[in-house]
Parts: sequence; structure tokens; C-alpha cells
Amino acid sequence: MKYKIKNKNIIIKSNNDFNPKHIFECGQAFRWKREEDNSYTCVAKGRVINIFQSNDEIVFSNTNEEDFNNIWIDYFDLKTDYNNIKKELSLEKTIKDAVDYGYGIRILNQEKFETIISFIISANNQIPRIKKSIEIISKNYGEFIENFRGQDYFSFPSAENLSKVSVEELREVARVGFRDKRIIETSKLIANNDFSIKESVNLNSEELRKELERLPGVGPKVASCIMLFSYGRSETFPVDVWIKRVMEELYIKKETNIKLIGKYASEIFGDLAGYAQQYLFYYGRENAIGKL
DNA sequence: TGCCAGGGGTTCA
DNA sequence: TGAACCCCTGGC
Repeated sequence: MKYKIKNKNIIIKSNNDFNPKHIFECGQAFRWKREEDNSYTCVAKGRVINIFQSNDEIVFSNTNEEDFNNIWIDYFDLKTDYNNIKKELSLEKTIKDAVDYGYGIRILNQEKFETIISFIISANNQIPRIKKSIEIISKNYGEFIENFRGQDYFSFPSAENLSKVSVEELREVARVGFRDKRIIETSKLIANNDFSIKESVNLNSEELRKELERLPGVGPKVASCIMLFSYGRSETFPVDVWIKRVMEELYIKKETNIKLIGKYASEIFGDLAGYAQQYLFYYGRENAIGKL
């Protein structure tokens, strides 16, 4: 991975396949903040990092060379050649517009426990409220990291710590509604190793899905998101209401059901289905369905 | 102002 | 298979 260091910042070439807005606003992550200068501050792995695009350069600040190599290269999936993925996907003509539109998307490698809880919260919920709940949970039960640009940042709590919170308190404090029990029970299963995150990485995707769906609050869609956004299972194609609309509008040309859409996607996109999902999701949401 | 629909789905009957 | 679910926001 080629980079240079200037004024304590790590700088890489954008290479037309790294765009902070695309990465953070394509629906995969919740713990980022857009700053007034259009940079993005994001919390992960107990660190706070700021990312700014300047022409064809991407500037990582509030970090250091060691963290960049040990943490962020993996987190931002910098070893994967997205231009190659886009080229392959674009052979299929319908998706080409979506790929061109979200050209700078990358799929992050996020922390597993945080991703599991985040997507349990996402069920039948709205993105601003999801972000708020996750922020409150971190602030109350995570650990203080630092103050950056006037804002305090906290890590996402461990399963051990979150499992000790009462259902009532969590609902009251984090405004998670009926998801309260699911969050606490899942945290307990993970904390007491009934579900072993460490061992789960060795499962094949079919086994992993089955295992994840044992967790309260994790159904087919949430399991898919967890697999794609934190287990690197890039053949996974999460089908939510947005993707359903996009696929119906662009491909199927009529209303259909979720199962069929997943099957269809895997036939067209194969092992690249997960990437395809992200380009389509971003394209569909940003352009608002109906105007495609 | 106040009511109502609907949302990154899952669960339970 | 279908209704119910917390809470919040946007539209009327």
C-alpha cells in the first residue's frame, strides 16, 4: 500500500475508487460525522480518524503510520482493487450507471459486535434514529476515546459491558424501542460465548448465516448486512426495502418478493453481489426511487 | 396544532 | 402468512 506522510497526515491517491462521501453514505456504517469542511470523522477500533478528500488525494488525519498500517488499511479495505471490481460489474449494462455514480464506494471491514448490534437496531427504523441510538449506547456504556474538534468520542461497548445493562434502562436511555430485549439478549449470548465471534469467522457463509440468525433480532436481512460489512463475505446481497425497489425498477420490472430478488442478484452478480448491492443502494437512495 | 403514516425487519401467533 | 412492534419525523 503506497502512501506518503505530510504534516503528520497519511496521504494516498484516491485512484478514482476512494470517495469519503460514497463510503460513509452508502448505508454500511453509522458512526461517522460529516464536518463543515466536508471531511468525515469516524470512530472505529477505539480510534477517531478524520478523512478529507483534496483533488485526487485522500488525507487521513488524527492518526499515525502505525495505526494506518495495523488498522486502517484493513478497515478501509485498501488492498482490494475496486477499479477491477467496477470493471467486471460494468460488463452488465444496467448496473453501469450505479457504479459510475458511486465510483468511490468501498466496503468497510467493521467490528463484528458493533455491526451485529447496529443492524439489530436498524430493523424497521430510520437512519438518523439508528445513528442516534448507537451514539447514545457508546457514550453511556463505551469508553471515552478523545475530544476531536470539540466533540467527545466514545468506543462502542464490549458485549460484556452491554450485557450487564438492564432492558428497561437501555430502552429508556437509548430510545431503541422494542429492540431493547434483542440487544441485551444478543449481548448476553455473545458475552457468555454461546455465540463465539472468534470461532464464527471460520464458518462458511451458509453456516455463518444460520449461526447469526440464532441471535435475537437477527433475521435474513440483518444477517446479510453483518456478513457483508464485518465478515468480508462479499458475495452476500442484503435485500432491504430500498434494494427491493431498485431491483424491481431496474431489473425485474414488476413487484416481486425478497427471496426472488436475492436469487436474481446472485445469478447476475455472482461473487460480486455485495459490491453490486452497495452501488445500487447508494444510487437508488441518492436519486430517490421513481426518478431512475 | 394535531393526527397519521411509515420506516435498513423480526417475531410471534 | 400477517399483524404488531417503540419511537420519531415529515406531510397534511
